[in-house]
Amino acid sequence: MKQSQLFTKTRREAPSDEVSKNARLLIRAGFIHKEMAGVYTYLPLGFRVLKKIENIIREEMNALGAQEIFMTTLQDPAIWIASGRWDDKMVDNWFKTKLKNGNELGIANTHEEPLAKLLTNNVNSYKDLPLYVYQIQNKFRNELRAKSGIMRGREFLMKDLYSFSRTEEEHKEFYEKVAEAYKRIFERIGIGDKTYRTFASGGIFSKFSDEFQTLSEAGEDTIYIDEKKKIAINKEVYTDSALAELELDKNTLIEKKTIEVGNIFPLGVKYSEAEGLLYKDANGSNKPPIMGSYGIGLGRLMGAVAEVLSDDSGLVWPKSISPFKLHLIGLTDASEIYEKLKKKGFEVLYDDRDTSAGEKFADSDLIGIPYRIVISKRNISAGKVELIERATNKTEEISEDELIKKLS
RNA sequence: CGGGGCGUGGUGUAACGGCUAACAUUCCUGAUUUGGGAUCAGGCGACUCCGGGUUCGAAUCCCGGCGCCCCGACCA
Repeated sequence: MKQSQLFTKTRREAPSDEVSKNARLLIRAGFIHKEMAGVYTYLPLGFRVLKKIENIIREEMNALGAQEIFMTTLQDPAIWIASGRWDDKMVDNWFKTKLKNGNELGIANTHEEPLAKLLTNNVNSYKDLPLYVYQIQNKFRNELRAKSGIMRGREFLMKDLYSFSRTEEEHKEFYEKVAEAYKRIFERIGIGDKTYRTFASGGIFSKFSDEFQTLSEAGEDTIYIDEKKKIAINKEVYTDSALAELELDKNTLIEKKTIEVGNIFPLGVKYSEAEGLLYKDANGSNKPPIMGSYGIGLGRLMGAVAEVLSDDSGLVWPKSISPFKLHLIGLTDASEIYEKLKKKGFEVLYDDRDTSAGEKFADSDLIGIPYRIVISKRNISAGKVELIERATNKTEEISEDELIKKLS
């Protein structure tokens, strides 16, 4: 795409009403726009990143054999009353609204209940299980305090996967497969080396749940890492007995601040029972499936990447989720090579604007596309193009053919 | 929800209770320039968050809202 046609512009200065690095950079670079506290619009560049994250997650979910659906935002209170979670004393971050006739409605903050209820239409036999269903959909949570830019909002896009299994073993096996898939997701998104599977509080269904925590000073969590085992334990469950159970040695653990980028946990049969989701086992008796729940906040993940991988001059996107693969900087007319690269299938942002070189470089640093190609009279006459890697600043002058070969 | 801070052109800032609310940037015109946010000239753009009050006079002081940020609490 031609940058002259991109309707967003970069800003020289960060807005005064944002402190967090992710929001300051993403707003300056024109990726997001704040509508109100904890509520952000994704602009063309930001939306492209979000979609790439979404697709990576979707691929990994599909590889697990999960099926994608898209559930509603408006929810029937009856379904929630059945599980006891309609009451504001039980779930205090509900957004609720009313129909014209005065009847109350819920605005989705999660989907365990509606999905369990939905599946009563589809699951009858043990032969229908195990079943894995996920969606990528907006969640609304009436947080007392939104904070940290796009990392803790009141409206946010979330991937939520739910598993329905027949036995504890079957559940556990899938649970571990999801943990592996999550590892792959964070690796593909470029923060794998900074992300730890972390034991956290398990609630009523099991002793522990598992969080995926990414190292960052901007994080809200504190974890204790065992570097050798590549696992960690959250401060909220950091007790001597928990350490003993997990076979972690207090003396080798390192304390770090982290961002929770994913969470998986067992639900037991609480919601299947509450919603009357039952299947006939081989003996013909009714049983509730054992459920598990697996979430990733996409906006938070994007914010975490912005926090963790940016530098002083701007964002630094990993190749896998960058809004474009190449940033073509035309210090002279570069439309010929732009067309050529496009034809080869590259995603190119072509800075064709009539502005100074300095401004183009500064904007390019800020936007953070992994590869920059500079086209100027100087290198055109030498038959070369200049290729610069955003993350390392490594620069080389190569021919067009070499460039295409290198990047393919 | 408790505590703290802050609300001034699109953005970032300034202005003693007193002149037509200033500067920078963005944007528009034109000239000049083209390898790190260039230069010059001209121009557009503000009910100073809202509502009351004090005062001859309020962006400035007082009261009440609302909004935003931070700390804490909360976060199956």
